[in-house]
Amino acid sequence: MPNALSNQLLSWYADHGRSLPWRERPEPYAVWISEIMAQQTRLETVLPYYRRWMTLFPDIATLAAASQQDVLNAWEGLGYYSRARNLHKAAGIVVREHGGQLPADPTRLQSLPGIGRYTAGAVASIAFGRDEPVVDGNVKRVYARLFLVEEPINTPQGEQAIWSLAAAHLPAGQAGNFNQALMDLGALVCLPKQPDCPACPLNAICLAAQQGKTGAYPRKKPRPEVPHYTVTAAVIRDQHGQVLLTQRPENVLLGGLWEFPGGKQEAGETLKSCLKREIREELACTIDVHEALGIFRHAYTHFKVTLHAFHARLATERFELLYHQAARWVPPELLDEYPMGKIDRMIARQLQDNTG
DNA sequence: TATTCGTGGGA
DNA sequence: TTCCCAAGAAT
Repeated sequence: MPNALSNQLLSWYADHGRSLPWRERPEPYAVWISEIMAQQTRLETVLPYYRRWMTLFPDIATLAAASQQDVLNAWEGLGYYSRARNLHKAAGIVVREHGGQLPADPTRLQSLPGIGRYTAGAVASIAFGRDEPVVDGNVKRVYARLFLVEEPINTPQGEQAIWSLAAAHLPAGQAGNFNQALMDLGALVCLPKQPDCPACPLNAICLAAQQGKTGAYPRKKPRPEVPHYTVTAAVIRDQHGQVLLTQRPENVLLGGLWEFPGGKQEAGETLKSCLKREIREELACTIDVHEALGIFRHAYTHFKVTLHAFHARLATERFELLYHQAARWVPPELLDEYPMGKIDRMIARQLQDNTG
């Protein structure tokens, strides 16, 4: 049903909505890719990746036929790499089980890997014109302020409250535009820190704005402190100057990406004894640890790392993969072909700078 | 249900 | 510098 809220919002959206590549002609594949990339990621960050991706993998069949290596390379830097792995898997399922066409039904969409309640609603409403609500960070913030939602939005109770509000205010027949309008409003006007209430089309009906309480909403349960780990990594070279890269398992942090092997320092260990132990545990071999290559700091979502990288050589003839999926001796100039997380990419770059 | 999963930009 | 947090999903 149309209502005051949706009328104001849709009218604002017609004038102020962002122009985005997948909005020109919202085809299911384009909308799907944009939604997966945009999970926990700002659109300004997404845009260059999205353009490159659509060039590399212009349709579902091309994506399904690509190698995981190519897919992860295209995703490198975006983070949350299970999104890329699941996207690749889902493309295969769509080709094999859905005749190559993304299903329109939100329940079927949600059965695909990487598509949850939000993304199913987004694709169904934006690409297929279904009357389905969405709830993302923007929607949570907007509704929490409009109606003074007291439950913290990062709890199941708070999320449920927002989903109910989103469903209740959805205008029939215009869900796609309404959902995108809500998200644009959250991203452009109803900002977390300094909302621009005078510019907001919902100012007149917003309880938080009327009561001067936008700073207190949405309520949030505080997150626990993040630990800080000291980590080591080995840049192991052979007699040809190639370096040993190892590929991390699936379904772990940075799953499927390549790295310089190593790991967390334990109590009472020196950096070098830590590195020798980690290499023994992961590769069943002994290394000679040489000079330090550098110190790299990086902050993940739930912990921080200071990584000490060392040059090293194998002291034993062979090694064995006790943790990783694969290992490869790689000439430094070819390191770019292997998808890596940020911190290992920093090591690789320094290596290439040193080499030449 | 709580935790785990990246990275970059802005305050 | 540090903290927040952004078109969430999976386990």
